[in-house]
Amino acid sequence: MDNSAETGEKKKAKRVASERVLQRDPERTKAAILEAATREFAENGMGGARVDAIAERAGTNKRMLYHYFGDKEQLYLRVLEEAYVGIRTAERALHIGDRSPEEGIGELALFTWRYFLKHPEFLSLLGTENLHRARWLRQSVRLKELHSHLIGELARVLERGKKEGVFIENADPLHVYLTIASLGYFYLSNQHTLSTIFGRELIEPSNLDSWEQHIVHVTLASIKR
Amino acid sequence: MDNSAETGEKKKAKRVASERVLQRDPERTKAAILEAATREFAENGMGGARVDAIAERAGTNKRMLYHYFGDKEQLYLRVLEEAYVGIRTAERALHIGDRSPEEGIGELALFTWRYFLKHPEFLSLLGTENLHRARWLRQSVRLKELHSHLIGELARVLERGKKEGVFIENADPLHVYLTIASLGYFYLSNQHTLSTIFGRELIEPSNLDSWEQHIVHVTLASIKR
DNA sequence: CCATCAAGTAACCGTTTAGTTACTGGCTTG
DNA sequence: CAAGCCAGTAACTAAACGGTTACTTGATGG
Repeated sequence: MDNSAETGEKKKAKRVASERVLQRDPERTKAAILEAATREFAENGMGGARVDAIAERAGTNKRMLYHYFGDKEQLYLRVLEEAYVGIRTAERALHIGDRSPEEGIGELALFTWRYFLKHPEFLSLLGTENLHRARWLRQSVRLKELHSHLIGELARVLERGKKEGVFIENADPLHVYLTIASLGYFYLSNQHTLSTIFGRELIEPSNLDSWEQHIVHVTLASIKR
Repeated sequence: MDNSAETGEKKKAKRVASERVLQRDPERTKAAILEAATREFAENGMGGARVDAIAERAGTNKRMLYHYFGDKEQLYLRVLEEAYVGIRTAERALHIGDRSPEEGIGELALFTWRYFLKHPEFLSLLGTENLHRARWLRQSVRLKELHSHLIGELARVLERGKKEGVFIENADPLHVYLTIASLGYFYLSNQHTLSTIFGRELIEPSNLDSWEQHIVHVTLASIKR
């Protein structure tokens, strides 16, 4: 492989790309398929999603989808992986260890809730993946180390809180994260059945604010000394 | 093949009027279809469930399914309705108002967790129904009044707790129920992705016990004065 | 400027799907 | 015990599905 020639190619391609919209652009097509697939899988689940629908939403056709992603299952896994990378990347940027332990935990709770609220497709994808007992996620090699960071940083914040005497001694990082995620996930992912059976629109702004406060309150109440 | 012996058996079965197993039994067939459908919809979702699979699981064939339930969607709604009736009926039998407010709430939390644990198909059905924005549940006329009882009794217990000075003044019955349900639902319905990404088997008995305690603790901590 | 190769298209294929038709045979009632 | 109704069967259909084949078109290095 000729490196200098390749970089030359790339430079030219980039320059051309910035000057006008290429009629043929692999990266753009790939991204369009991935985005369309995310929506289709989120709205209909793995079983209900239609390959034709994804191609149409992406403004391309099935052949490209199979060309870039192999088949429906591999495309689905890519969508799922990207979704996890999305939330974990944003989460890292929080640096919850930079503040007081209480503020750090409160910050994580707020972030998680608001991320779930802004990314309903992430919740749907989790739902459909769990329906299938994490059949595809299990095959993913990319995602194991992505999550150790979260629990690690959370554990450090809790330790500091214990030393400062503000948190109870048996506060568990996994339990704290599960508590935060539970309260956000259930409220949003089950909003439709809940609103129906209880006759109250859970998605209404005042109810959302009220639940946001509740999550922070409950999370801290569960670990405060 | 011994024909006379076979017909003899059949006639005998006919004559034992009250205890005989009918070869043709609408109620038994209906029940078998409903149970098979519950499993199939829970395992594969509304989009992934196969009508042929339901018929085979029920030990009958498609024609009967369409005969008794109309079509796939109506069968699915029946399954969903029965699932709700199941949990709400068991819930009523608790009579959480008969004990002290604290015990009543703790009892409800324990019951909900253990019911979810024993009925994973209920959680799956909720998941698939919410994926479709409660499209079918909304059409159900049977279920509205089934739930007012729960919130009503919960509100009464909370009021008593407030008067006795053990609960905070702004404890909200809906929030309390959502808290309990959230912590149970998320842990169980998302156990597969969670176990995968965190590398810990959430379904292990010791972890289940630990989370059960956590739910009761968190619920009470969130409303205790 | 043109040969080449990847990007892109559309029509097609075998299979699976929800739903139907035409039929058989067991149960009840008069 | 005959008659008819209804539970139950199996083979079928049209449409939809995931995936493929045969082909065209446009960008680009030599």
